[in-house]
Amino acid sequence: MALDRKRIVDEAVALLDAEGLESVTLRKLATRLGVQAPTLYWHLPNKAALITAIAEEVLTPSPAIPLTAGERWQDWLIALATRLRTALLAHPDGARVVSMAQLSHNMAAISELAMKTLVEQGLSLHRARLTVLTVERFTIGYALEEQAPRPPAEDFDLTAYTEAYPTVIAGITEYFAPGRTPDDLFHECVTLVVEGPG
Amino acid sequence: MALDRKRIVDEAVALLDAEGLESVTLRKLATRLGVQAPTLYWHLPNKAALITAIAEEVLTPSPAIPLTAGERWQDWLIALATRLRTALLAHPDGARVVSMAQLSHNMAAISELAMKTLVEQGLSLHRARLTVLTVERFTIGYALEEQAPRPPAEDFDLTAYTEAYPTVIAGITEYFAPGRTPDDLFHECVTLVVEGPG
DNA sequence: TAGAGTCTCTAACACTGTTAGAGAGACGGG
DNA sequence: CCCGTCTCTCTAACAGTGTTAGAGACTCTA
Repeated sequence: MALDRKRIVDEAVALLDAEGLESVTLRKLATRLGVQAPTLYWHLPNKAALITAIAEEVLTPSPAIPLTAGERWQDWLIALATRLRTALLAHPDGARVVSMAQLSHNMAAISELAMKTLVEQGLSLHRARLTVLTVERFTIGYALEEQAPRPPAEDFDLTAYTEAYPTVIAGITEYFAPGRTPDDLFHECVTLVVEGPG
Repeated sequence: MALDRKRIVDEAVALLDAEGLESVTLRKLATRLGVQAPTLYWHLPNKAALITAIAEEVLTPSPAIPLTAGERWQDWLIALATRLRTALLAHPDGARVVSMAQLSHNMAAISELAMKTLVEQGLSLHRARLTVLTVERFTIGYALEEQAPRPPAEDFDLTAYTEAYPTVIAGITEYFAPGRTPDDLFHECVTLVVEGPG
């Protein structure tokens, strides 16, 4: 099969999914493509471009669904942020990849759609920018921390932690005790951002 | 001078400030300390521990100032987030360092103080957790993007960008036109998170 | 048939984090 | 005093990284 940019990026995403970002190396990627590492430089200027291309791929399945008639822009924006988070969490280190990308067009397209939609719904340009910027950066920061490597469970001293940060621990246990999920937590947080405290 | 953990971390921060995160390498750090690279392994288990230690250093100047009598918790929380952002921006790649840190005690201490303060001000544990989590992740995501490497200005086609994402560009120019600063933008965004839309 | 692309190769460079293991130097006990 | 142990630093090396130079095939065109 011919080696072109699309096939390289697809295989890079597959490698990311299989082994995580730190295993996305030019040599491993080349091996998967049945090729030698320097060959990739004919198709890509450098590794940063590859990362950006992967980021675009990560963001594409998050479809830019427009506002439907009668829908509140708040609900629409929350759904958009939820789809964005889902896309980021769909790949290992997905949030880190997107945050490393330099100038993602898909991300810009999301911003454009969101701001345009909010302005059409009557928000001032100023307010639309604040809202979209806040929601986007919050969502990426949120997913980034969700995907952060958890400390090895054995050297995590829960009792010491509970003693030092009792309110934090109490808050976590209180939240998840009734069977709530991480998805619920994100939904509540992003609602807080978009709607404000009720 | 004796080589101990504190001196290593201090020098690592100095190296970070001077040359950025990608130059914080064990060999460069060792050279600055007048020592060979493997020596560092007597004081640190691995590089991730060094990064975490740097993150703690980055976060220490962000002092945990308690709520003063009569102060609204909203204003106090906004000020806390502002100090956090300032601490992150005070070093190159500061936000990335903190987001890479595994289990930062200083960050946990900030969370504890914030949640405790909000609960003392009458918020439910549930609401305090949502609010603190949202503000923290937003602030880190925000600073992370602020410190992201800007694309080289020459291959950034503004006219094409304006055509593709007109509302985004309009929003940016509208915002900064009256002499507003990035600090103003953050303040407005974090206010939106904490206070909600007015 | 000659030449100009297009694409892939080998070989190498300058790095990286990390480990094994040797060796100085101080310290305390017999 | 000497000897072993502990503390700290060293050299040497490994396996891997992104990246470049430059040599070859192969295909298409004039």
